[in-house]
Amino acid sequence: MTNNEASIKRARPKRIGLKDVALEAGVDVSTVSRILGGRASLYAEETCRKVQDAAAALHYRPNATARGMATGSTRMVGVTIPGTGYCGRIIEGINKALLEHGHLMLHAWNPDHFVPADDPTQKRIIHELVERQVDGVILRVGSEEFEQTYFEEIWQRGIPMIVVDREMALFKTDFVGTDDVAIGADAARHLLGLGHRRLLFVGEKEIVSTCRLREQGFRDVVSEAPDAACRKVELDLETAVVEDLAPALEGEGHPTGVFCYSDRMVPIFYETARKLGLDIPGDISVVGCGNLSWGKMLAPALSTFEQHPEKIGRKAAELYLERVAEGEQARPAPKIIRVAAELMVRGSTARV
Amino acid sequence: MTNNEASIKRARPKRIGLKDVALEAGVDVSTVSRILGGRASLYAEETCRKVQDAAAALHYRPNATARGMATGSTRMVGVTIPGTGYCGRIIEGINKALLEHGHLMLHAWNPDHFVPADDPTQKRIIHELVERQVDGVILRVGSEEFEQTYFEEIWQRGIPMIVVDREMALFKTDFVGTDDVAIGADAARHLLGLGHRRLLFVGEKEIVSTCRLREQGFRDVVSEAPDAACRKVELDLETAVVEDLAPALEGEGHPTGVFCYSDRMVPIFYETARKLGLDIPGDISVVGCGNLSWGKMLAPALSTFEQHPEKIGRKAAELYLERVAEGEQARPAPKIIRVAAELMVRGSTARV
DNA sequence: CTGAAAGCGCTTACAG
DNA sequence: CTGAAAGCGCTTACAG
Repeated sequence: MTNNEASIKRARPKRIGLKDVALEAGVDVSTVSRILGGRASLYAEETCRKVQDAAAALHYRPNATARGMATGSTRMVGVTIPGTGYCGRIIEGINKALLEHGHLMLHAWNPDHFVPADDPTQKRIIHELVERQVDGVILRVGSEEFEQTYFEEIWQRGIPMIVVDREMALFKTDFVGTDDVAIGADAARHLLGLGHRRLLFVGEKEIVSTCRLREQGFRDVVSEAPDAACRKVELDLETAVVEDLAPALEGEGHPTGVFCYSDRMVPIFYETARKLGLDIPGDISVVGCGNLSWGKMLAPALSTFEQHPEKIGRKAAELYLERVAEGEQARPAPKIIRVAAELMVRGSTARV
Repeated sequence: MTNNEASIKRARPKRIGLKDVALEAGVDVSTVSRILGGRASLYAEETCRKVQDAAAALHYRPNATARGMATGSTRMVGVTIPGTGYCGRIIEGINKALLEHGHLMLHAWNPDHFVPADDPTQKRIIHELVERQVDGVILRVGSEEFEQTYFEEIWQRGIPMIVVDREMALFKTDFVGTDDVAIGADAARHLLGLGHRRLLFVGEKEIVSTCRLREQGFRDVVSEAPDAACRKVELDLETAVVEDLAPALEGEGHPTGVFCYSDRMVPIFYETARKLGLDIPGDISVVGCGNLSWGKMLAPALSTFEQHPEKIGRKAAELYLERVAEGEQARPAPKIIRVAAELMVRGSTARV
């Protein structure tokens, strides 16, 4: 089974091309191209057989680069999304959906956080993607705060752009994400339903749409409960320490129901609660968002929202494929797709 | 700042090519190609200026697809590695190193676990990568148990292959990973140093090199301590339940020092210990490997090895670049690079 | 049912 | 110091 011959001859052999197959089969390259390219029905059965046999015998693989030049489509999508954790699962979804349609991801990380508008690395990434003639780009912005002008090059050239997870203010693009307002609303309903009336929203200093919209949904619902009130604290995750959060949790009349807009705020929350001697969920309930892998290993396990990131990735890929299929015509109005999230109730939330 | 014009005219404009720049500058395309391609020193200063001005005015971006056809190098590496967690950090390292050299990842997931030798999806992925003329492939195998024959296509064509993280038995390729034997040995030394003599190695049923080599390093060191003994249990992570591990931890003379070859075995270990009423680290110490993100949030925080996956990815990318630079000559002997891991001592290990 | 030819957008000997 | 031409490996009107 182990191929020892192969491990000896190592010089790279000349690649087999359409020409070689044509020669072997005794036909023209255009004939081979059409038969192997799905137009076999045009040809005599025997010609098809000869060509297929020759291609198989020579282990022919088409050169997608050359095909891309000829057809104008590389069947590659540029993906600028950080690859770990939650985003990694989005990418997994993209990858699977694309593969079923013969497309591949040209994957260039971009940071999870704020990047200056003219960051040279980001510009480089965009240049690289454009130069490689990607059919479209699926991207995620680090922050809403500063406009991501380095994406302008893509937009100007009319290359389809699908934004995922966080909204982008600069261009009116297609978007696939989670239903953030609904998440905020559901978090509020869950806490109110458990009897909590003194609520706290834990947001992030960095301005991202997910935080803004979840707060909006949360407040909308809280404001409908006449006896409930919502406070708010914003953390800078890069630097956050217990002292940043403690004032919001201390003293008489401290909040008993907390919504951390992202699971990423939860570890510092647990730590602060412990330091203050607050029992979760005895003294204070907390619900997060994202269903990150470690949430169920916390003590108590975290109540949080599963956002189905693979599904988000899959939808983004499908939208990209749709845009590519539309071709060069004037682009239609942007589509906004929001995938519903689900609250996973675990041990961190309880009756007041 | 917001470009409203751009959001109105959406039809895709014709791409600007070398020809357009040449026309604009009043020179031949070959002149433009050479000046923009780094051979500017050949030309008169004024010609260079004219060409550069024209390129800038037209926002010219070279077509990497066409360049790839002409030069035989696409400056793309195929990456078949799952993208989440630990592997995601490898990919991050690859990505950063490549970007500095103008290469990009064509990223196709492959599963973390065992895949049958002739899995059609895997074969498809390899075909796609080969067709797109990648300059090389960085890959990780799911399991050592069955030979990954779907990689044969790459090997046969002499495309550089860099294997990361887990060794591959089928081909003698370049490899970049962690120093697994040293990790096993260090884990044993740590536990022995804390006075533990009844040791347990927790491995995985699936046959991967990391597990095999860590066990080897662990046993080598344990066997040198005359009064120490090592037992072993193997779990199938897909199905593992408390009952699978409990027998190894129960009863008089149960092990007091445990090495879980991967952090992935740790949650089931904590759960089992809790069910059996064993205090960590009071009754039993445990050390993991991988420094996965949630380890420090466990109670107690997990002692584990940081493997520096970004560094592994970076080294793999550098090795790939080296192989590409060597060109089509007969390939030299494979290189094996092992990045040292570091034990992070936290709360899960203590004196016996 | 099949072939000859042009073209995709570059690079690179070769010539001058 | 610069240009004209061939070639990379395909696809696709066009012709027969």
